[in-house]
Amino acid sequence: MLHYGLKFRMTPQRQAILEELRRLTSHPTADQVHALVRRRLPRVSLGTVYRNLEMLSDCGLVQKLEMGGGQRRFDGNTGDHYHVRCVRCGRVEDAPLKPMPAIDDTLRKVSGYEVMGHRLEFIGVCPACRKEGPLVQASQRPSGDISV
Amino acid sequence: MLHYGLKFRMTPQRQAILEELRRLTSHPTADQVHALVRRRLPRVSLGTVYRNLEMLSDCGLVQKLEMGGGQRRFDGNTGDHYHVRCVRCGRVEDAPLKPMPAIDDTLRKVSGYEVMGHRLEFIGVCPACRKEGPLVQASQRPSGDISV
DNA sequence: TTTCCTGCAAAAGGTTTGCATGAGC
DNA sequence: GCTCATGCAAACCTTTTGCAGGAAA
Repeated sequence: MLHYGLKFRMTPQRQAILEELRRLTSHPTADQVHALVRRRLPRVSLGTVYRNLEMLSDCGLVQKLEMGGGQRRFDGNTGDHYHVRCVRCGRVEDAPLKPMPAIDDTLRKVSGYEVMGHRLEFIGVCPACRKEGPLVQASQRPSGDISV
Repeated sequence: MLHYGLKFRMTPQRQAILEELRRLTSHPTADQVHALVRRRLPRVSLGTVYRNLEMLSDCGLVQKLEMGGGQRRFDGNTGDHYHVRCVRCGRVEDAPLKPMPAIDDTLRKVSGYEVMGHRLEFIGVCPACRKEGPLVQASQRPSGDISV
């Protein structure tokens, strides 16, 4: 986590990254953001995307999600909310549940930790994948396409 | 996730990895496990440690933790429980809270997902780090030593 | 003309894999 | 002998970084 100054320029690249992220309710990985932004600015590099995602999340304009399942994801919704991940297709959506700030206090009391927050991630099978059959067990491959 | 057959041999390496993991209440990373096992079996390779951790977690003998903060961690306690991570020293401990299986049902009802479970991770500052001063903000570096 | 950003390419860090060898049924 | 497991090294994937050039204030 670098220390970003208070001044920065809203470059076209940065703008495009932010807009794409806000337009989506999905939670794209850095390379998905890269692919999306390239549709508008074909010469953007992956490095720039990473730098800007980092910077925007340091500024609190987007949220960085460290979830299970490998790659980091990014969320244009900076409000407090939880996520569900489909183990079959890899999709990550917002979980329609109210946040529970009170459990932070509970933990604080019993642990001696100064609790700053928590992260809650559900795993399951999304409605679309449920239709495709109840048990596929092996070889469920997260789709790598850009249908974000 | 590979498909491991029903038969496997309890080799000295595998045994040692499992024992170290069960001995600890901390949640070591793969290279920490490697270092620990090497004290008993100096020639064990990192590759073997990774292969065995993967295999043991597929068999349900240990738990693989995909948490924020970079590296994957491993837990010899396969029971259902939550974790707290100290943002200052990087330590990961069990959170002394009762699991809440009921929220899976809640989400199932409102989302259409088949919910298999959830993962809850708290972030905060551990008692030891709290003593060291309230706000260090920048340059808090997770200690990389083997004091697991 | 200084500062902030970019594209490109290389490096870094963690994890996985191929391969020849070795141990256990 | 067949299978499973190992050590080693190379490959892999995601993310970070160095650097020279470019745009904005």
